[in-house]
Amino acid sequence: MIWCVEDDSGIRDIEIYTLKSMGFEAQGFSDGETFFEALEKEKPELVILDIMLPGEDGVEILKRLRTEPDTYRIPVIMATAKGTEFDKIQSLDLGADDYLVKPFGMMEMISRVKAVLRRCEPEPVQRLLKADGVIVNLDEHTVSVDGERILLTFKEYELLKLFLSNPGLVFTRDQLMSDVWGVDYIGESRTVDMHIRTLRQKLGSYSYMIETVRNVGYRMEAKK
Amino acid sequence: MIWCVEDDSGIRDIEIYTLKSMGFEAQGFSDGETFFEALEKEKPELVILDIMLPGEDGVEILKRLRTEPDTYRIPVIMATAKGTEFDKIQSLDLGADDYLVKPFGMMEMISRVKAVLRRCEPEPVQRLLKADGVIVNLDEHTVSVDGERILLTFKEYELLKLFLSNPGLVFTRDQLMSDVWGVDYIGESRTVDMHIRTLRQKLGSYSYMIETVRNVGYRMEAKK
DNA sequence: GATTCCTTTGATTATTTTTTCAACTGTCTG
DNA sequence: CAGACAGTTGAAAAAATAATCAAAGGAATC
Repeated sequence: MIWCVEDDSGIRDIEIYTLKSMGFEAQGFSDGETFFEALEKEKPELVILDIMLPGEDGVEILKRLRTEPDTYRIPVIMATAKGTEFDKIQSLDLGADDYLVKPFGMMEMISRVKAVLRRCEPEPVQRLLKADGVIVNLDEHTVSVDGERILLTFKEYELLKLFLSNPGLVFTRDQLMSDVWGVDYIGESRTVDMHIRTLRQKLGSYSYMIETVRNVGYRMEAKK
Repeated sequence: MIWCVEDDSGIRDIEIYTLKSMGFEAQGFSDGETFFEALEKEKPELVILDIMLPGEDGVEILKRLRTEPDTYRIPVIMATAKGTEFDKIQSLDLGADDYLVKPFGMMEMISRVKAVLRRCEPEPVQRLLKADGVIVNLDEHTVSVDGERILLTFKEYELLKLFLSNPGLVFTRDQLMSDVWGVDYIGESRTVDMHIRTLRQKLGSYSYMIETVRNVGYRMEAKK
């Protein structure tokens, strides 16, 4: 969610409109008071902050944001008609992430928003496998179905991981055996079937994802 | 270390001089070739990149930086006399972090450098690790549960710290061993179990936070 | 140097997962 | 439609893994 604090409703509307049309969620505020009020409930991903505002001005708001521990990491892009070097330096040194000089093009605004967000997002660390409503988090070793955590045993987890890593591919029982149990494992009777069954049960409404290929083995098919 | 790629030696020298006088380490390059050569040996904290360069131009260099896995996270500020919205958008969308239009003031440059670096530096190490009613104070080296101080042994404390620093992630016994005991420690895996047990006991009603992941290891559940 | 507390370890118990076996169901084929 | 084959189901045995306990070995402290 991106928040624009701007007293000129014309400009504000254009900003919101452009952000939304570029796929961002956006919301506008006309002054610091309503802005801080909303901040109690929710934190935006980024704030575009006009400097010239009635009441508390943008620089004041920025200072306040940077003082509070809850908000000091929120990225802020300042926007103003004052384009002197001093104005820019002041804002940037107070902790703004970027600075837009009015009149600025909407596409420049978008590019700067993207640039700041890009730099702010942490390196992706979580390795995930997804298909339909099923998500496997390899780092947490957890599995969720439609957002609900489900508990899998080790073998079930390994099977699911194998299937999700190779969507669409058929695996014979022997292949599943050697991949999940290890190449030199000796075991015959319906062990794989058994685990497929329990896995299907736990996947609930997504049990259809594990398809039986008669005479061959099993396969994971992601719909949607 | 900040690197400036700029063919005009006059401008380059001023940039370097200003950066150094502001306490940064700085180094200049007159073209892409020497720049990439130096990049083999060392990685800069930030690059100020002129667009108009002999040979490979700044945009090309930026593209190349963003393609290589070794360099794609290096912050880049573009600098150029071309100040049209298109130029800015192009650079920013290619992955630049900021854009300076020549002639730019040296203090603006410093402010933008600071702003970009500020945003790039990782979150300060949290000196207070919290989860549910458990609080670890790294400065005091104390742990409290529901406000009550509890006494942990060294290994217990290190374990808890590791878990709280990585909420949700699973750790195998081997990982716990190498992280808490040291990489080259050789010992039975029962040792870890034992410390997990004592730690759980001391966490009292929060013992559930340390989850056993059968066949894998342990994990601290990231609640709240 | 004695004492205390922390750490480690082996043995034992408890718990969960995995495997097995047999019966069952469905599908395909002649 | 019967028979054979392949997959599914259910329960119970077997195996694997983790938790617990008690006791020995170490490190730090006084």
